[in-house]
Amino acid sequence: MAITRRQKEVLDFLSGFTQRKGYSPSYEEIAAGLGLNSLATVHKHITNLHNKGMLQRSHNRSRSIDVVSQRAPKKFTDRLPLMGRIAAGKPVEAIETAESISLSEIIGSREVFALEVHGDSMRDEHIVNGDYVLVERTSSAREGEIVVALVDGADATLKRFYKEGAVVRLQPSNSEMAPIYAPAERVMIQGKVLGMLRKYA
Amino acid sequence: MAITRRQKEVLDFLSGFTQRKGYSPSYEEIAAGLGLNSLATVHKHITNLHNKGMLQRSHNRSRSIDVVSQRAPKKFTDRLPLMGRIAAGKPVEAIETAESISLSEIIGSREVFALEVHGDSMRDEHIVNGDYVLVERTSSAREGEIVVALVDGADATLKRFYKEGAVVRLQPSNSEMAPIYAPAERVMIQGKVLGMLRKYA
DNA sequence: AAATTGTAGCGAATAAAAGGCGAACTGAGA
DNA sequence: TCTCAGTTCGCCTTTTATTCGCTACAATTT
Repeated sequence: MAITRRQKEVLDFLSGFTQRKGYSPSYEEIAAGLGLNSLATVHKHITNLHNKGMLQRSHNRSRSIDVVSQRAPKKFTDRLPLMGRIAAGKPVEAIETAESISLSEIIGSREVFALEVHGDSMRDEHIVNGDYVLVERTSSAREGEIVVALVDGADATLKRFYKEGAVVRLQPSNSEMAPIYAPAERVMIQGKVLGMLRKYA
Repeated sequence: MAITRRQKEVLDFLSGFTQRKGYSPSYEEIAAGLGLNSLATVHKHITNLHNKGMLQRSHNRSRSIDVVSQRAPKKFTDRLPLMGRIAAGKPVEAIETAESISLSEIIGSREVFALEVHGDSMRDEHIVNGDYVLVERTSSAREGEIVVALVDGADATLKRFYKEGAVVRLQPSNSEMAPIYAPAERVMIQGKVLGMLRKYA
């Protein structure tokens, strides 16, 4: 982002030319189109725009400029178009993009932070090593919610929360692990899980 | 963290100008727009607004102002502080929040859309019914990547992609399901999975 | 009431990008 | 190999941002 006036003119010329002619302009054509007398100036503009990620090009290749995102009033940094369900029986292009999804949908107006999950104690919950859980900072939880909890100020752990009279049961979602039972006053809830984010390499 | 009346006027001018022209104003243009006679005053406003987190800018860079959240009473829409790893042995408050995570980290500058996962064909991959996969629109994939693929223009499915000579193997991540083998020309790749998002009720 | 702090404003001096030039060099394709 | 579009270089001008010292006012704190 952060384009200057002149750079926008260059960009507009590039996309206009490519649109009309079907191929990108040579540096000489760009110079002519912008009223410049030196190809070095054109080159500098192209380099600057490339550094800002506004276009692609190949080294020493003729007419290899490819404007990348010029006319995209919608920035898909946060909100993603929801194209439908997988296995819907149609190519995804065919599906109208009426809906969308975003992090703010999960977060709302709550105070949320992320934690990287370490270990496999939530494997049965399909939360695995390296995933990020999105946690609302709160000190209370309801029956069955996944919480970040401390027992006696020791390790913070990710467990399902159940209240059984005066004691609290913290249930790992891994059948090989045993639940933790503790009196409510020794259990400190730090937050509850609203969502999960995974990043593939 | 409240904005003053004058600061709001500055902010409104900035986003209006950027919206109309496609690039951000210079300090001189801002001064003219607000009836100021000194660029120092403009600079002070910009600095104050930057300190309040209302805009981004680059040092000494022309027209690099980027209004960040103008109409968003919500706290964190995109970027979340990463508080550390779960089971780190400390209360999460104690951990410094040097890092952060966001959707844009996964997306980058690619064209990405979301698909709601239906069914359990990716269960072994810990992607389950109701999850959202974040898909980059692309027509090629590399060995082992999770792709959205169509065979003979039929149902779009989520599978791992393997190339075995002239044929393609589409491997479901569910041990109960059989892989699909098909000649490469009958397989159309619609995108590859960059990440996954889950929302708890 | 006095001192402090933060916002708002001015003009001038300084420094750094951005924009521009011509000339010489380089590499991909014919 | 020859050509020409693209690249690199040194140098210049213009535009733009930054910093400094100063005044004034309003809201808080002491």
